Amino acid sequence: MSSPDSKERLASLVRDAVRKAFPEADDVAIELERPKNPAHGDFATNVALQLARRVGRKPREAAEAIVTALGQASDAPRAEIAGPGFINLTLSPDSRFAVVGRILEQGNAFGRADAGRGGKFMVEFVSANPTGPLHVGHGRQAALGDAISTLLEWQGWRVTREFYYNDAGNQIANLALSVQARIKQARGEAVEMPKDGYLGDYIREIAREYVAEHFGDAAGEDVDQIRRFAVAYLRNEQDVDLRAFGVKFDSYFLESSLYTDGKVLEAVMMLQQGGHTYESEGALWLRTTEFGDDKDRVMRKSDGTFTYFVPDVAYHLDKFRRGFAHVVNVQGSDHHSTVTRVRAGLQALRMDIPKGYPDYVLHQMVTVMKGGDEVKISKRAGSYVTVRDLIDEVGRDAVRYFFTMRRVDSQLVFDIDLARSQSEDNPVYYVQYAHARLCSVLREWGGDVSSLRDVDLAALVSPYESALAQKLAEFPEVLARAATEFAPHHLTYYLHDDVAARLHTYYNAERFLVEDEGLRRARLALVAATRQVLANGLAVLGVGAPERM
RNA sequence: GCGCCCGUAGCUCAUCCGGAUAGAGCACCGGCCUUCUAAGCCGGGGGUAACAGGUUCGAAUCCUGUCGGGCGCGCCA
Repeated sequence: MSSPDSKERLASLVRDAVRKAFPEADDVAIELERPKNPAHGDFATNVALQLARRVGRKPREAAEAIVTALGQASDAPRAEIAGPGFINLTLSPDSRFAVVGRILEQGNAFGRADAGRGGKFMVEFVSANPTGPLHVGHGRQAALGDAISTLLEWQGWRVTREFYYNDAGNQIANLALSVQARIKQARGEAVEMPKDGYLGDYIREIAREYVAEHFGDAAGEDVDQIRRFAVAYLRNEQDVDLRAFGVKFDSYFLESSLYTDGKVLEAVMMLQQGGHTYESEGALWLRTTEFGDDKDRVMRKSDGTFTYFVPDVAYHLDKFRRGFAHVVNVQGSDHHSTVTRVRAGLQALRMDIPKGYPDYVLHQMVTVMKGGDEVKISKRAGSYVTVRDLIDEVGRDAVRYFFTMRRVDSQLVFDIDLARSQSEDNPVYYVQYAHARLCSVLREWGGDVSSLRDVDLAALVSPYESALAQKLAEFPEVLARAATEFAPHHLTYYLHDDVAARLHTYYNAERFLVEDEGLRRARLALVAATRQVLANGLAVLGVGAPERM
């Protein structure tokens, strides 16, 4: 009799057994984990340990009862009790390889799930102000935000990728004044750059372009017009970079629209009606301390203008009203102080917006290394390294992979030499090369991959094969986890550490194109399935899966 | 001073909603091999999970404190 061929089927068998053995505890969660040690079977559950105290039995006795009940199912897996009371479950070989057929059947849909049931999910990321080229932090945000978006899509969410930018405010005024100063300097006037002005070379470029187009203002007197020109120029440049990075946004949201549409004033009125505001020292304050902030925040300055946090609240209220009950914002951790502030503001609106709304992914800083030294300067941007610099140096695939390779909350060292190297030290190269080589095997064979779907896999007996097949079976779980935790690094690790590394070992140990027809077709089916999983994983990350290298 | 994140092998990092002997790559040591693409293979040494307490049947994982690193603490965004 064959054992269950999916984790879900197995979980429901275990649940039934627990109910039979302990009817009083039928609500217990069944967790199946993949044991690290292969001697512990294909799956293990600690349900007996969880249950023991509740049912007043020793863990091993509880496990005993569950295993007995489990044995009555017709397709029960082999179950053994181990350690303090773990139940180890071992599948039969045919069910272990069943995943190969499923992968070939589902093709580039393998790994998709429907947890989101078509619900709306917004991922806001990059959101750079148009005051200069995108820097490496924006690069990390772009790679993370896009990968998280795709992961959520693969979980069945309808995702909107949104870019929010500040097109008004002091920084933009400062940008306009910086460009104006460069225009005048180019005319030979002795003008100083504004205090805190932007000093990168790109300001000179914009000044040159402005004068070239000149708009009847070759002298650079019309600051308003300069501002509009500079913003449009830099917005376009950021778009060009994002396109080169393969990232597409569904919507761009302008901060200025919150003012022109009256949404800022509306939010202020709602906050005042909510009863958590007060006036002091000529300013209007929000009592954010009532919602977990460490001090109250000014909403309206004594000069009558609003602080940035008011439009932020108005913006998130707008997201909520647009029907996005699920929102995640990807930002650098240097913005972490806005998290409590925005959430506090949303609570103070008294709109029944959930307390933890919105979610945030805050990533730590990036340092760039080349030739053993830290790179800090880009000529064009002046004080920082740009996304464009990285793409030019190592290519878009490596940039994307490297930025999603680490946990978001650890600082990331971007090693340019490593990213460029064609060696197994380089994880992107390693994974892409594995994919190319599998393509090459299939090319060499020359047959039709779809004919491999129904191949009898009983011929696969080597431990390399079952290890690889088991890893392939984990792909949907890895994707689900990466999506719910907003943590693409689980996927990158899986691709190079689990799949590519095991494949590598297999490749060196066995030949795929053997004489024996049955064995050859079985191995080719496993090869084709592995290629498919690598391709699907890379697609989620937005990284290419080359057929030749 | 206060807040957030981090501290795991010589190096780069996984594991973190508590689970079995803390894993992988690089580097190091010892054997073997010459290819379906040019990623060689197998084995070995290497750990007080920063430190000290606490909770628990069980702690790298949760809590408290100390030390060290990053970031943030404006009527800037």
